[in-house]
Amino acid sequence: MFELRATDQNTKARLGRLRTPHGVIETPAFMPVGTQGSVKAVSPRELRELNAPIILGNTYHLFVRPGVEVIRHFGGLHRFMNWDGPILTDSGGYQIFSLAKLRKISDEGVHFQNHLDGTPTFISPESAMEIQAALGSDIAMVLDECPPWPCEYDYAAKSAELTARWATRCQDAASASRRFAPTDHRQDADATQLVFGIVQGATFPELRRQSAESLVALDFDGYAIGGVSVGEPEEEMMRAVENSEPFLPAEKPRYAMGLGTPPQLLQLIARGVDMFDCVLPTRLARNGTAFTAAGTLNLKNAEFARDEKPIAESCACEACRQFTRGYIRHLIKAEEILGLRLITLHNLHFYLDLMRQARVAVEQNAFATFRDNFVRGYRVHQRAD
RNA sequence: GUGGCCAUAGCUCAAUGGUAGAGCUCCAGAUUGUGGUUCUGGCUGUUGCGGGUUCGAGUCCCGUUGGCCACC
Repeated sequence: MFELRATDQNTKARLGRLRTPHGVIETPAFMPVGTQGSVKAVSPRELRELNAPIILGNTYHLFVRPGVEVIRHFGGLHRFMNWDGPILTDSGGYQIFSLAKLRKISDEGVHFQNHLDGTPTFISPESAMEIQAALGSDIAMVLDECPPWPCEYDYAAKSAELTARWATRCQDAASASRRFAPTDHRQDADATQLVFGIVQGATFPELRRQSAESLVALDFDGYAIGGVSVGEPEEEMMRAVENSEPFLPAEKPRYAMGLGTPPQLLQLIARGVDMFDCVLPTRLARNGTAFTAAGTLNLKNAEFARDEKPIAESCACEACRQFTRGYIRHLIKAEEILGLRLITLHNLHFYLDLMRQARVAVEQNAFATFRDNFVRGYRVHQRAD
């Protein structure tokens, strides 16, 4: 299922190929986030043109709306949203963090008061896997508890133990429910839904290690590093990854959940991570921020009002080929939908192209240089040039 | 022509005679397994104009200009 094709000489960067029912994913890979069955502002055709290798969906959000039965009616999430590439579904574990005020955790699972109308909504390790099987995603995530930062040791330890118990139940439930998966337009009839475990343990090295080892014993198809991007400083985040990765098997893909900024992605690839998802390119786009190799541009800033240049001079995306910074700034200020669409297309192009360059660099055994050059040229807040 | 009401930040409006404020706009910042949500800062005033009363006037008095309404 996962083929490790090369490892960089000077870093832990890896080149890989992950086989799923709806296609092969070249890693390192970035996965655009499409929580509610849509990568916000972008059509599946555009995602294909951007060469998005795989997108995300969310179990909790799709469960509360439109509901599993509706998606089952349409023959699974791929047919429902007309996307025939791979989909990874997050289990709802992150909503334990992001919707902390609306949920209660027990050993059985999580009780949410759903964020739309307050209806009691229960998700257990078993139901999370059943829902993901019904959605027909290519990669299903186990249900995990994502604790906040900062987090006391005692709580982090209990939480990681709960996540470990849930992982066992998810593994059992997955093998039972996989046969219910929709067949739809999958390209690879022999491939079945993959299931990834999630390493937790907050910022504590021994908990990270225990968590990783207990998951590896269950032999998942891949391993995610979770509990990051929950408010911790960047150094803590890097340490959490460094404290998890050594205990994961080299022949399985590693996925850092919810990350990150462009420099962070390269630093994480150098630490042996293969897959990423992050809302930054799409969310910041809707607030007027564009990514470039030189750093981010806040296109709402007045300095861009008469700027005739494209967002990025050498960029091949639709926005940069056709429109000026000044025009896109106007669209964002005027709250025209085209503006956030164009920046979203640009930002996704930027992230996906960065991964393509990273793969080339690993292949050429020059990843460290590539990373260093990029990080040096990248400034958090780029002014107009 | 007579009477009444009104005039405060770019806009819409607050402010017992006691340090002139809010919302929006504008200018910035935050956002990491998604709320186009939200949050956090910042700039802006001869209180239409001229007098007067008062320790002190956006507020009270007189005049004046402009707008709106009613009635000849």
